[in-house]
Amino acid sequence: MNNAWHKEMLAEVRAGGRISDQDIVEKVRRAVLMQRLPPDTKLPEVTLGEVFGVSRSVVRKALTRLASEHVVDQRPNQVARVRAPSIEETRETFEARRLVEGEVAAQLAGRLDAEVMATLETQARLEAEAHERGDEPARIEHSLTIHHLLAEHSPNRVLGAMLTDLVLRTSIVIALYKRPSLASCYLENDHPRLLDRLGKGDGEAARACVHDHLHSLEALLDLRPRENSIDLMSILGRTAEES
Amino acid sequence: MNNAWHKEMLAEVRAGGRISDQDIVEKVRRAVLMQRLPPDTKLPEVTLGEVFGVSRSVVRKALTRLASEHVVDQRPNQVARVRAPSIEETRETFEARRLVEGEVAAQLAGRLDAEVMATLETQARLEAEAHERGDEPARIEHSLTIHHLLAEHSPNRVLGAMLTDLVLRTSIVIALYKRPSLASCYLENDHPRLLDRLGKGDGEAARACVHDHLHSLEALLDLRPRENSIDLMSILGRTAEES
DNA sequence: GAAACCTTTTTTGTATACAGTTTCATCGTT
DNA sequence: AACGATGAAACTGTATACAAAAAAGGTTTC
Repeated sequence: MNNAWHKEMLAEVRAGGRISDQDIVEKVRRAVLMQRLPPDTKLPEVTLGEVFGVSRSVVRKALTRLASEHVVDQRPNQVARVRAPSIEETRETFEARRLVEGEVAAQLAGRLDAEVMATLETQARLEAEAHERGDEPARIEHSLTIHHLLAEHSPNRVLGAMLTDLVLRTSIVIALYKRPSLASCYLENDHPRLLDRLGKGDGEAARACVHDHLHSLEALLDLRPRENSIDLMSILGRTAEES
Repeated sequence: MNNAWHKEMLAEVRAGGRISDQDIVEKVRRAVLMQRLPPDTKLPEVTLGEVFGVSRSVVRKALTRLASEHVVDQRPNQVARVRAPSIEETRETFEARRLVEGEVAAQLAGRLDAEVMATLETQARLEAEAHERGDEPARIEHSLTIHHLLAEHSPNRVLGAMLTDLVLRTSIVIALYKRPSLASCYLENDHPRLLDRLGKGDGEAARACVHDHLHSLEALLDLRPRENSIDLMSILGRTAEES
């Protein structure tokens, strides 16, 4: 698994109280999102159980839920691993998110109350500041919060839930396929511009803005087909993952 | 639960061999779809275990998966029940499905190979025939097959999976909110027309066709707000949300 | 030196036991 | 007769034990 992460979790768990399967889901999801648990990391049930101080029953339930969230790959008789979506799936995920988030934004335009708009603008500002000072984890956090808030306030809760899922999945693949040369996947004015259009109530402009944003984001990734290195990597490369 | 269904399952299980959690998921999902297990039906773990001849561990896994498919409602310390989506959620589910299935149809137009098109047309014909002779279960079966095939052949597998989920959910709410006066929710020419446009390769026409179809379907339901029982239930019953 | 084979270890699959919670019916009080 | 308390039964939450499968390691053979 990942030893530094172990330690942190252990400390946190000892401090806190009882741990439920939902807590585990959230902590693992977050760790994947923050790139503390890279793709293909093994997640054995007993180890996770020790980390969180619970038995396999609880871990198992958490892993099943993480699998249905597409965060983890759970194959019969094999240890669960952090999922590593293919390049093709990455493209498809972005496309799906454009469709769904575009619609959500269009519906949301002009319907957000002042309080939420203020929170969104604060998060956009905090994101910019985090980027200024090079604090990438904080930047990701604020960026995610923005999209999460849009999903949460979607008038259509079904679409909202779908968007939450897609935001998570795109975040994972961004971490996976980010061009190594880029320090961050920050797009200077995209979020402020989107918020502006949401505030002005122009649904179609907001939709277009979301489309542009997601196309730009996708363009920051290196989605060229790997000749066969993917296969080599997953077959040869993953021996060093002790615990 | 449901005693007739019990008996059937028991017979089937004795005949077959070993049962996995995935088998249980499929059998329960199908039973819900076919209205053998009406909404709010309790699904106690031990009972299900006896029915399928497995222990609670397996049933539990199946139930959590069914919950993430939105088929079952699993609240802490309470017996799982077949989910009964609200009227509002029903509307939102239809809207989401229009968005997703419309896009899938648009992408699919002109790209379906002859074999799949033939299968689709066969299913449409079988649906019409089943309707002629008043065989509603068979009609539903064929109708579902059509939409399932579209989802399965979607070039975008992510959208395809989302569509599969939405088709399931709309089927459940159709069963729930169908006007009692209607024998069936059959729309004479919708499927053949859609297949025709898919074959002709006109994406936008196909999308429009899907939109019309789903609007018509939704219009066959009785989605007027119920005065008392449902709303009271869902409002008063919400004291124990999960964290 | 590499491939095939066998043994050992690790890890998951399933059943089961026990504890904690909810539900429901019964009984007593007003 | 309605209301609330009480206790039993039903059910879920969690831990654990054992069986089966997969992975790892080491040995032999070519």
